[in-house]
Amino acid sequence: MKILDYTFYKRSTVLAAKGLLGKLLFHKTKEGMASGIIIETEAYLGENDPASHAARKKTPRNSAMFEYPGISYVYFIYGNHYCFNVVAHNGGAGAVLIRALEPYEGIELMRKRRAKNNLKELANGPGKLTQALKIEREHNKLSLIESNLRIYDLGIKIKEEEILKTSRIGIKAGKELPYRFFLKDNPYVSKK
DNA sequence: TGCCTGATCGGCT
DNA sequence: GCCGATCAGGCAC
Repeated sequence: MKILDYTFYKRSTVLAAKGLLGKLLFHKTKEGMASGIIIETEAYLGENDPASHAARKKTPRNSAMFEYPGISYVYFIYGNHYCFNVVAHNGGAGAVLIRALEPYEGIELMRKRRAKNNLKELANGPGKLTQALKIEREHNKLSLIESNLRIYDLGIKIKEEEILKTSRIGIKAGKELPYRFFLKDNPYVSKK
């Protein structure tokens, strides 16, 4: 089991979004560790993607998307929730939104944080998985290679035909772009 | 300085 | 299926 290195993130955002399926998102805190297998992602590109925070100018909020690949981009949304993204691009800007996890380790801790018992309800949505893994504002712009927030390669091989693609969820502009990717028949996807 | 809106969730009908 | 919670960033004035 090895940590993904910079070369994984320094390539097209769409390829990284597909490549992250089957990888393990891991977070260690004082409470303990928790992790889950990434089973649903969305790609958000730079200036030519109207749905992306990076479609406009660099600001304090979206600045992570313009920085070097392999760091986190965490933002607060709807007054209630955090969303976790992985910065991945080949120059310019871009990030991959992690939309759902299959719980792997630290399941009791996730149950406690989520106040839910059902395994399927622990991390089957972008706001849910940040709550389950305790990813918050302070975890913005962390190195996913050198911090306690990491992504591992478990050696799971995903075949092209196991990846389904649709338009992205919850956006207004850019609905025609097929940048949402998830694993076929996986019971932990956020929406059908 | 003020207003508007969002890459969501969960509870209620 | 619909709607309210809740707040900070971004932009208009």
